[in-house]
Amino acid sequence: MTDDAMDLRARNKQATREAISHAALRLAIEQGPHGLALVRVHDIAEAAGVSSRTYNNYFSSREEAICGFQADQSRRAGQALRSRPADEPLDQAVIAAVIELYTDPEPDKAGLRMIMLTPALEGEALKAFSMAEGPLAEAIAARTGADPERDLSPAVTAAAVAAAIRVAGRHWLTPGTTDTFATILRHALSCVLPATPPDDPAAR
Amino acid sequence: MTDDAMDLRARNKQATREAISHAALRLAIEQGPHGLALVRVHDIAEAAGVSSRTYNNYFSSREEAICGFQADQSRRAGQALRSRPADEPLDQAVIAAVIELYTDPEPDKAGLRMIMLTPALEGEALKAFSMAEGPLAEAIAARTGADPERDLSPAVTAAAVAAAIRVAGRHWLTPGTTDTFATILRHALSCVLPATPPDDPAAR
DNA sequence: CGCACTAGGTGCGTATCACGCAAGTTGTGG
DNA sequence: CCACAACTTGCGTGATACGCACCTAGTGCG
Repeated sequence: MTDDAMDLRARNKQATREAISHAALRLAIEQGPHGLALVRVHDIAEAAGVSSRTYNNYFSSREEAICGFQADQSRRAGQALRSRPADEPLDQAVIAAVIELYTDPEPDKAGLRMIMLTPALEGEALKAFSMAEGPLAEAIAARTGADPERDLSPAVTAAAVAAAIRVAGRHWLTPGTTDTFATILRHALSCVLPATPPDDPAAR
Repeated sequence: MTDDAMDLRARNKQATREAISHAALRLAIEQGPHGLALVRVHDIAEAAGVSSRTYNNYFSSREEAICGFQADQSRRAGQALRSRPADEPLDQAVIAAVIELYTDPEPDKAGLRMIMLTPALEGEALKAFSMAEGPLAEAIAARTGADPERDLSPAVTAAAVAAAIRVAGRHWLTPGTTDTFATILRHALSCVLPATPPDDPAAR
């Protein structure tokens, strides 16, 4: 579904992007959060099997490359919500969609830890998670029938959901946490989602 | 309150920081979102009356300098909430605090527009707004009596509030918007705060 | 089946940039 | 008035991002 329906070119492009991003994250993990500066662009490109110049065609900074995977995943949030049954209440649909998206393969803790807990990556990490907001907002609006141009609630809810996912991730990485990521996600999301009142008077 | 209680050094330091940040934002606005690359570090330093090297002692990138003001303001969010009367319901207190913080001086639209709508600044802008999360979460926890280590809700709520502010800002900048920023903020925040209808029996 | 077209990859050159280092300058405390 | 600590600054350096021009591979058409 993701790599079908694309011509060879687009497929290769996506593959290269993932190769670079994957290599960047792997090298970053190897060096640890402190030696991030030691990960040279040249190394990333080499590990990914492309030239340094090509690397720069895909990402305009080390940080962006390292967080590329998260960004790609966030972009799928809208689609995940749309694939939920239409008669499901918004909050349940969002929770189910998010949990499916973020636990289908349980996230790589080392990678997440690197992305979320490295100060130098903070900006890009936030950017990566916030990439879910646009698509999510559209999907939410489509579901509630609200007009995104006039009603703030879809955008705000989407942003809140993205924020909740982020906080949940941070909590999941906290040493001593035993709960499943899914459990934590459910908790976090329930803090920001209107607790299923049959119909939401979002109009005004 | 903010510049008293600091010794001369700290005061000068803050002043320098603001001078640099202010100069950076001003120059960025002058060049517009497209010519951001034309704003050289040297220019910023010169406009702020410091050396390029000193500039780098305060900010490690042009982007960070430009968003410095927003970041500083975000840091005050926790304090703003704490200064609300203790018997005020959480949602009202948060709304009042945020509105006061973000409308005491009505934000400079040009500056906000530069910060929020320039792609190259996206990461730093998110970082700037997210700086409210930590202090806000603590203030919320202090108010609800929740233990931030065990309960996600303070952190999630804080993050959601920050996100709502961000979305509200974006909406306020949308051409054709006539509402006050305060009004928009109120709307956005009410989407993510547990609505406190006239009386709410339990705090959970 | 081969060709023109276009998107993507690569090498090179360059303008910046971030930061370590060490010396000079200005507050602070005794 | 002095010794200490914090802050500023100029210099030198390794690394980076990106424009430009050329080359390669995938695509669509006759």
